[in-house]
Amino acid sequence: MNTGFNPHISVDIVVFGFDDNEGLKVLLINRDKDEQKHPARLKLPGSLIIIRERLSDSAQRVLQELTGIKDIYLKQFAVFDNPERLKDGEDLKWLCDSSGIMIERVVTIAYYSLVKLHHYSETELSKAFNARWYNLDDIPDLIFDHNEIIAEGLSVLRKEFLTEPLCFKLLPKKFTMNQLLHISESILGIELDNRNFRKRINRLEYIIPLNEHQKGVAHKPARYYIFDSRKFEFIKRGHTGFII
Amino acid sequence: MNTGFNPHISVDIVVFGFDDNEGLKVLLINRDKDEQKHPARLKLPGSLIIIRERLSDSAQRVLQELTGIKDIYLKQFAVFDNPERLKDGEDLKWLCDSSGIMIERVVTIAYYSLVKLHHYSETELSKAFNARWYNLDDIPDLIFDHNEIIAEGLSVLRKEFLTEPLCFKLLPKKFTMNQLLHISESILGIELDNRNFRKRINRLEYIIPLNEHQKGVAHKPARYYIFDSRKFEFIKRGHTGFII
DNA sequence: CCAAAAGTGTTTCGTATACACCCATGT
DNA sequence: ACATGGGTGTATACGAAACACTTTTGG
Repeated sequence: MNTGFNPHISVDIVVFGFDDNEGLKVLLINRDKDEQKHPARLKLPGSLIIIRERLSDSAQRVLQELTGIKDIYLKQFAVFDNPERLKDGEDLKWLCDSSGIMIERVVTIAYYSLVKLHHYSETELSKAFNARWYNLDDIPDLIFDHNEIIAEGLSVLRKEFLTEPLCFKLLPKKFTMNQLLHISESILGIELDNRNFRKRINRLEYIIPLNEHQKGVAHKPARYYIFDSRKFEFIKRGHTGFII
Repeated sequence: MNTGFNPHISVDIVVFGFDDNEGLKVLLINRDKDEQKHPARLKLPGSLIIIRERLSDSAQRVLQELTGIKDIYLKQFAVFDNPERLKDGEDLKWLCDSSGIMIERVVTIAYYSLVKLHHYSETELSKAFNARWYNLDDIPDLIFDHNEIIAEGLSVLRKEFLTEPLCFKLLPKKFTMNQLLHISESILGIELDNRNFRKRINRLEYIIPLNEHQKGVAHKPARYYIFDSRKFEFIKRGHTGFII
């Protein structure tokens, strides 16, 4: 039976979102769409690729199908190829059933993706797609090697965060200095000095202060900033090391 | 016909070597082992993987078979998945013939590898395996997308070189300060200040000066240094940015 | 007036950069 | 003696780190 799937290659996507209060989150979906099985089997969004489909197209397709998210930043960061990685008997059976093909060994190409969390409300995702955001330090046991994929994705994100302007993909267009600070702390997993951080950011010509402030907050309203990607691209040539 | 190959997945390896006088080199092999066809069709070492073989094992196997090189540093750095990447009619035919299977679309997992060039003499490689070292800026047209793979590999090497102690895999165990300088210049593609470079390196506790010098050279004999990987591993925790 | 988060300046230290000449050896 | 690459020191400037209080708003 030809289902159009390539039986050897899949993509899995670690979708990161950032919540001001709770830090980094990852989007997980329930393997069993309709049922309230216990324990729930959670997994990363992912799928076998379609024959002759580009991997990045496959990843976009999967995200659209499983979460409604479309047209977002994707970065291929690792390949998981352990021949025993689909060892889990029941989960493997589920995969064969749901894909309609006999699976022997699947090499998966892993992507991470960065989305503006506030664009994707919990209830919407949950209702339509059985998907939910999980705090990074609160991730349950997932099927196959998906916990390992998240760990590696986070590790790569931490590295690339130092040299690429990634945080602006997680923040609203207009963001405050403290949001930028918190996201940096949250990704790097360390505390940063408020004053020194602001000084460093203020030196960056591609992070532009607006004459616009928060409204209706019960404290001094924070100034908004925007990221100028053109200026960034122009300036970063001949640059190594920290970007943020 | 079952040849044991997975018809959808291959590995290709960009083997980098460093020559004191000529800089970075890449190992290419002649597609047609026995013939003296013109024009010669050159390619990266690579192969379809064997069913249930780990990718890194596959890469090691390929290097052993095609170049005699074994047990070396390998880093997976990208995936090439364009469905049209095997477009070249004649090369595709050759691939089908040589692998003994019908090939439709192959996703290749690309590795780079760093070897001590002086361990693999030109004549040995050339005689036994039809393989040769090519200067980076003197690479001919290769089959499929192999030029693109090299370009991407070099780009990733440049980035990772800044944060990982990679150059010691290209240098002899005992190396001189100028060798380290030249390799850095050669990988980064820029000139570095001799005095400032030495000062920086001398601050690194894991690069250890020996009381041993060059012999029989027609100039002031250079001191030898070694890299202490234990010290490096111990020290680098909690460190970002430049390593070399 | 209180709570809550935003925002601000100075000093110290280490590292990056720029730059030009003497040294040790083989032939 | 000369050719060849090896090796050295100082001054300046910039960014990293440490550190505590005032400001603005809503309730």
